[in-house]
Amino acid sequence: MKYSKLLIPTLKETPSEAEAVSHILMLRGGYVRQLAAGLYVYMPLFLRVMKKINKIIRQEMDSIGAQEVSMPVLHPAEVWQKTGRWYDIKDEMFRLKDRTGRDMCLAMTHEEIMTWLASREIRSYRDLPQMWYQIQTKLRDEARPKSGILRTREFIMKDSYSFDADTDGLNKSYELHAEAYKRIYGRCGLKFYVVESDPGMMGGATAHEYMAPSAAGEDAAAICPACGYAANVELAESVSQSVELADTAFEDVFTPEKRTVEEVSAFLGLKAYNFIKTLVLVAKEGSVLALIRGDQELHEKKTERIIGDFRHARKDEIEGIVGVEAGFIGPVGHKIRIIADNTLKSGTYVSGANKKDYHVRGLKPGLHFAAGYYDLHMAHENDGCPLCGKPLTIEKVIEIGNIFKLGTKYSEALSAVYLDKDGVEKPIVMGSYGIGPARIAASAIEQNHDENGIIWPVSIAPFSVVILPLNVNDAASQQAAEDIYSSLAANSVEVLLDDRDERAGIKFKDADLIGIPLQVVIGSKGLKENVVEIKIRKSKESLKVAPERVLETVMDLIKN
RNA sequence: CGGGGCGUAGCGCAGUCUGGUUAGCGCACCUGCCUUGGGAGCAGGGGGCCGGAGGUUCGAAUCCUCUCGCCCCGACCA
Repeated sequence: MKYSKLLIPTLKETPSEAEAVSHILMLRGGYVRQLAAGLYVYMPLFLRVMKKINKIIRQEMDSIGAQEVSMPVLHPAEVWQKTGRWYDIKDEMFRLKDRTGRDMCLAMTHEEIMTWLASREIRSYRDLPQMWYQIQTKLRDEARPKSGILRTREFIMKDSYSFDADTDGLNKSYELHAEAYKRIYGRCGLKFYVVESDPGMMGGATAHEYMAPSAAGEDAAAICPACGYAANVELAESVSQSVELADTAFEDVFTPEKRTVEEVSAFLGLKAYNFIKTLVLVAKEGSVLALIRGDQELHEKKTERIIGDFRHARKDEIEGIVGVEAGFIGPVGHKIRIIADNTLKSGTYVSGANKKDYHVRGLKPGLHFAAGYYDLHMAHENDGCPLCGKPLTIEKVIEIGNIFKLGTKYSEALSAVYLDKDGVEKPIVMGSYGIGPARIAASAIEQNHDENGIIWPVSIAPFSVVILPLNVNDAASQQAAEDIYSSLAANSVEVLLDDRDERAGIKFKDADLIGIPLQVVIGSKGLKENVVEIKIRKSKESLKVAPERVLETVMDLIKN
């Protein structure tokens, strides 16, 4: 393609609304433009990237036997009502009525519709297993679109669904996806982790997420470099760092107007980890006390798994529940349920004395109070790995894909059943699997850029090579550029010719910014000595070769 | 949905506190000359309902009220 014919509106300055590196570079490189919050126009260059990513995805999905379909993005409400998600999901679903007043919604995902199809077309165990996928638009009325293309209200997703006769079948389909996903991200040039994840509203049992480490990520993963343990911090377990706990006598101490862990620890000359924080929670079952070591935070998701939906007690409720105001609550002598973090099973601590202006020290779990012990704390950097005990690292990550074992939640709700060998009707066992192609692109930029711009992995670059004839007025340069262009194009190399009447500096800056992996630089002086340069964007290496050797050199370089 | 910030030319910004000629700067854009290996130089030029509505005032980008939009933090996130 000729640069002069393409819409590549690069920007010298950074638009003020962008913060994430990938967002800035996509805007500056002319890859995307914003229509409204969470709505983006994909410009020609970006579409080329997306097509390459989608091609890789299709190849890998096809290779595990998945079949591509295409589903509507406008859905009748009934299907969603049958699974209950019409009611469970709130503002995040775009809803509308058609002209007859019938309730409709826009597709947030396609479990319902895929299962609807299965319910109509699958009758027998002989029809199973099946895997169906699509690369289709999803719409979600996000509370907070952000980070450019990373969280948008309309986006494309590769979503696939597996239909099996039993759990063994599901496990096989799940495994096929897990492996295909690794190949996809690997081919896209990404660094990524596979982490255990929380199935959340998908309502399944087992789930994994594929995470690309990046400062722009909204999620965090706990990673053990030693043994490979990897989990979303939403559920990551960890062994708290062990600390010095002084064994003192069990006694009240006067702590006037000292309420927070910070205040009391400063007052008593102790560390935060010497304390037990006592939190009052209000759950469906009633009030619950949650105990957590002073240097840690209560992990709300973990807590929810134990006591169900809950909220923190309001200030004005606390005294009614535990008989003392916030700041002086301790675990001793309450009748309500007490849950405590595993870390607190042993040791000697300070906590509230359940009377105003007093704390108690020398407090020993088991001796002075009883509690149910669970993993309740947020995993921290350098906590011990739950598997091997070595220190964990916490990394910010972008979720680029996920896989869920759904089970029969959707098939039962929508009567997607089959007859087994014995003629018994059974619900189909399902899995669902998603990939965000635009997030792959954004992650690739996050992981591959420098101060000058994007450095695309060759596999997903919009062009493999850009030819830069530096002097448009020099006929020899022009001719050489054209010749090289033709020879590359004839060999199916995706090549961009910067034929614009621009100064050398502008061409270099734009080529670097848009991130084409290889630059063929043609200068009139070099050409007189029968030399052009092949510059490698990533390493900044420059190879001087004769024009007639450009083709083979380039072919060689893009293979690696 | 809670908290914070910002809307002035295509982009980046100043001016707003303390109201007062014709609203300004850099980049981009157009014309000409010049230049051609890292976003050149000179000269000339076009482009603004100062987010919108209402109000205060002799007079509003500037003060007041309402409203819309965008960004950031949090909640939320199949």
